[in-house]
Amino acid sequence: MDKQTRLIETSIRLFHEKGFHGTPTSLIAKEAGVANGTLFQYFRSKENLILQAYTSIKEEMGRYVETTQTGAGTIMGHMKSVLSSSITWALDHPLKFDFIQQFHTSPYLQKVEQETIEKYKRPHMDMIQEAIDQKVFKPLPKELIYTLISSHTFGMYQYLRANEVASHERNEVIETGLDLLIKMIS
Amino acid sequence: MDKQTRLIETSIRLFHEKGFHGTPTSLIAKEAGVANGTLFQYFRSKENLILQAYTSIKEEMGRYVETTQTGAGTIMGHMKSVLSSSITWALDHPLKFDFIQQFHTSPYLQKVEQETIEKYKRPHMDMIQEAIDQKVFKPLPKELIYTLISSHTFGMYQYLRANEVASHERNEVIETGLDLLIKMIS
DNA sequence: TATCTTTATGACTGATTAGTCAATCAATCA
DNA sequence: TGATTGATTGACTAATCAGTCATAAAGATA
Repeated sequence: MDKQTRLIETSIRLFHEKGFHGTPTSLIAKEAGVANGTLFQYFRSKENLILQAYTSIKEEMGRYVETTQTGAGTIMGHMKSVLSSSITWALDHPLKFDFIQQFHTSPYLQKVEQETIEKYKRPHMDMIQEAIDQKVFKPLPKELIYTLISSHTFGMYQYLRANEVASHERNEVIETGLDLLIKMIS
Repeated sequence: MDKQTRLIETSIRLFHEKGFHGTPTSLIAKEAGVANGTLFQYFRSKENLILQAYTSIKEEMGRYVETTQTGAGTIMGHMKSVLSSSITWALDHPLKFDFIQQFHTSPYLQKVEQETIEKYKRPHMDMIQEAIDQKVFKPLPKELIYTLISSHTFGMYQYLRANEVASHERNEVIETGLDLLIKMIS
């Protein structure tokens, strides 16, 4: 791992443990095994490091979800596959996923370019639009559907994270949970 | 408003704007109109202030939801009424509700007594248990239902907060959203 | 090897912060 | 009125932190 990646990974872990402002840059540098000043060669400021940690996680997750898509036939199959991948990734990277939540409820969210947020959101919105067009989804406001899907998915993640569930049962819960969701908005 | 309340209300606003660690106690005191040292007469430490802000919001919300219950006949009516009240309260106190979310994703959550968390959760769990017993809800794990209901409710709040919706339409969205939820787990 | 360029270092600084405490003020009551 | 009590004040301190910079190490080039 190069220094930049190491700094990001370390900071994610520490931010999770101690919060953004509770984590000194000096500690991040130390635990990443670089000198204090080196951190500021890779990141203009602490805020910049936090923002880059956020985008790096979003991109990593996005890449994973993309690579697990095998081109399901129906829009519904596609949607289930995407959401299932997302939950799986989140459960395999709980620290990173929790970081995202922490970030989303922090004042740093407002520092992210609107364009960047848009970029991460668009694929989902397009899917929803298509499902509405095909009359697969109820004709509810697109934004409402998006929010409900996100919340529901997050809820399933939270349940699986908080309650020890055997690996094979895990897939069953995901399957069941997604079917409930689909049924709800279809 | 007495000083203690003023300090809590002020801190909630500032924590929302600048985050927990981004808000100095000196600023909280200043904006609450008291001296620096006075804050530490009411709160042992900054952490203690944050924890008290959290519990005070939870109690305030709990009291509101309780007073709006008119003793609906069915368990389903009761549940809808509780959730509807919760969303209404949240929309009327967005700062406080956002504070709760911020707190929930922060490391401070772990400092709250397990007993306290249990106290806030129990009424909801009891309702869910009753609904399962009456075979009104699907026989899914109680914890899963709880998490899905919470997430869904939070999703509706988020949608209504992010999108300008006229007051009368608001109730319609809440009604529709709750019906979707109920249908899903019934 | 000698020279140049890039990367890394960590001591240092100026600014900020949580929490303290001696002094002041306000309220109550004999 | 004068004494007692408790609340309030804000200057102060010891500690911490983000970010800098002069120096050194490592790497590239010829």
